[in-house]
Amino acid sequence: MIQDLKNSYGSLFEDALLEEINQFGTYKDVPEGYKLIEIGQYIKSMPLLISGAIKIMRDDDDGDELLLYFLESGDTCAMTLTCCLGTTKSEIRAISELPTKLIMIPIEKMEEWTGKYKSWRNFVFESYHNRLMEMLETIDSIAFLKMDERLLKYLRDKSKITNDDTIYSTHQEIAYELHTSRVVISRLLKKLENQEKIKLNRNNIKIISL
Amino acid sequence: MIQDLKNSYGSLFEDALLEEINQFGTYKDVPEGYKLIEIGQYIKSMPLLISGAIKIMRDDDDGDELLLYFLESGDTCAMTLTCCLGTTKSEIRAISELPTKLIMIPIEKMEEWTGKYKSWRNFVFESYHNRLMEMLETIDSIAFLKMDERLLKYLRDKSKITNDDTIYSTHQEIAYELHTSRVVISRLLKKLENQEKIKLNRNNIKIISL
DNA sequence: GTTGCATAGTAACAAATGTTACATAGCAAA
DNA sequence: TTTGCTATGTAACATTTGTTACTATGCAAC
Repeated sequence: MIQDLKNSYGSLFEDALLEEINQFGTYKDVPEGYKLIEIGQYIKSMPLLISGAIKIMRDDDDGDELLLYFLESGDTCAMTLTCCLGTTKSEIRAISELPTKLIMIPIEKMEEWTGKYKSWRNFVFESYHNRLMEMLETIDSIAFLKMDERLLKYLRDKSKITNDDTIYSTHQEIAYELHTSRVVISRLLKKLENQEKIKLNRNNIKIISL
Repeated sequence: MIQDLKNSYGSLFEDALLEEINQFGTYKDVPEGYKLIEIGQYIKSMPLLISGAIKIMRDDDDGDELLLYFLESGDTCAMTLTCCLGTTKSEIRAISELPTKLIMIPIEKMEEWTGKYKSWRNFVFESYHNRLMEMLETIDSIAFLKMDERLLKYLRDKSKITNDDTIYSTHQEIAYELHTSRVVISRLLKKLENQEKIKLNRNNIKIISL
């Protein structure tokens, strides 16, 4: 564990802090598609991503859902940070998008380190910053882009996150993440295929050039 | 100044910090409609709201715009906090919605106090938290609500912020904030008037019951 | 192979939103 | 009062997105 930790966070944190993380954190290794946090669930610890990727989804009461953003190595969940104050119930759902390694930090430590380590404080601030910027980007997409542009952006982002030019998703899954219907996605994907930007297969989409 | 400061932040900050804020902050009193921050502008100080309200807008390159949220007394601008790291260019536009009093804090101090005062640290964390939650609410609105529901929510929020059941905006202004067209807003407002929920006048909208 | 199920394709239509164009109304300055 | 400008009302139409319903296809279990 200490080696993984050093690789991902060694340049960010001082040795004493790395030591504490190693001591108090819990190493976790989850497969793809593992549900890490559910909406309304209470949060007891915050995740530090070592490798893999996590998909953060927003759901509302009527079963509507929407992809907010992805977390990658070196990220942490700002929504979790946020839960250390006030309400501790999660507003989001977190699902691993890839096999993922992470370290869970008890929230008391998060509080303690904030006073103790400047590098930790900066890390937390920077995480908030990054998450706010991702939220802004999400807002830009849903407010300013048409569905075909959002789909294109989705395919690009997904390919980048998984580091694979084939995207293993069904049209229905994409529809859920973009909060639209399967028929709409099929329609737009077919248009992209006709433009020879992608190649459609059962259960996957091969990107030719986006 | 010190009295205003105590009224708004006295319960939040210890005396020593209040003292420093008083010493290093610059008191600012702006009229309604004053542009505090423009997109792309560099940020040199962060605002602490004493009274009034500030509208935070997102713009994109094509002249599209969208209301993100309002700041009120006791709030600060997380987007500004965020600018103390990395890029210091503003991603948003801030305009006073009411006559507004605020204290501008030089960003070096913000950094310094973060290490020095636990109450300041908590304030900053809580601000980030609140802003993330507002962004989530904005995303919910644009992703899950139809335009008529968004308009209703807009009227309610605006009335609450200004503490006035008459909203002094033109249809065009509302259209900009909701990122749609004037005709669409006129249409929906007229529908609300027919339902006797509002009364339309030139340059203002009187809320009857929402 | 045949069956069954999940996935994808597509047409036809419905609803929501956006656009254009023009008419009307309110208000203030000349 | 007339003029001019801004704001609002409204029709007609275009586009985008969503829905329903049905077909076709791929794949695996039998």
